Amino acid sequence: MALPNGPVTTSSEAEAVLFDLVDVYDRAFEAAAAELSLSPAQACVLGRLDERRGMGALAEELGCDASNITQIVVRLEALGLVAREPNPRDRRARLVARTPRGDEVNHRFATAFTFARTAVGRLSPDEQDQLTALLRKALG
Amino acid sequence: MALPNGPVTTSSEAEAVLFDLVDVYDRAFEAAAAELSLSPAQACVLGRLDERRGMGALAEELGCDASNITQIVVRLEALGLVAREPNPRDRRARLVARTPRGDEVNHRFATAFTFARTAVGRLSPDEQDQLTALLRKALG
DNA sequence: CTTCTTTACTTGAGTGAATCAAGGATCATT
DNA sequence: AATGATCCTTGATTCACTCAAGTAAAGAAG
Repeated sequence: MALPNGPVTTSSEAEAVLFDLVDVYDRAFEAAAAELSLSPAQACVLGRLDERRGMGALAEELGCDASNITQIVVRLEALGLVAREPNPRDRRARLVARTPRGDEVNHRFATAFTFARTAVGRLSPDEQDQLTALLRKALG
Repeated sequence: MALPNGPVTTSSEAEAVLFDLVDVYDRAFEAAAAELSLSPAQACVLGRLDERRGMGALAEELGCDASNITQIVVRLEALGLVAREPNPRDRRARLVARTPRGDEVNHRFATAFTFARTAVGRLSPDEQDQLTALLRKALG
């Protein structure tokens, strides 16, 4: 389990609840990944492969070094969840795609990670809209 | 930067905003720690030492193995931000406390980590209360 | 007071994430 | 044909994290 990102001493209830939310969310994500013997990073990458794409695109979207993606994809490939194919348009590049097993594991992960779904489900449709509006405003 | 914990394909706007929030929060925490040359885990532990306490208490609160805490504290100690003292009541145990420099760095970290404060600050007091209530309900 | 168990922490080994520096291959331009 | 940029991989290093094992001391039981 990764250590929680906080709290710094919180000066308001809202901040404290925000921290709680982030903490619970992160732990739920990690737990769901662990159920499938995946690291959070592996689950993250696997979840972004609904369409075949290049390593560089992944790195840019995830905001990390390309070599980091290489490592994670290598491990996913070793697990048989992902395959790298040459890019016919550019022989430097490689396209990553989920294998059928990768699709299945990703689907099971989406089922296991119930936190966001469950949390939102505790709210009425009206409340969901309110929450969305408030968080959008808070995010600036 | 740690990879974001999501998204799994989101089925509602509220879920998507929730993910955004968590992602931005985590990145802001990491960035604030990096400003002070700390890892997120180091900033986390440092922030929990407002009062002197034992290694085991930290491990339990943070939900990780005691040996993990040992390592992090060793590094914080090497940075001069934390000190371990023998526990006079129990010679097996050691008490960890921030040094004056640790206090200062922790304070600077709290200043640098503006995300939660800023986000909440974008809302009126009424809205803050609404958000708190909605998140509490969502957290179950 | 000895033995046994439990508690508190450390050490060592191993995995994985992340970053940086450097390099090979290919593309794109001139 | 040469130059430079781009895409990715490799290697080295640091840190987080976990597990297994070990030391030392506390606590309980005989």
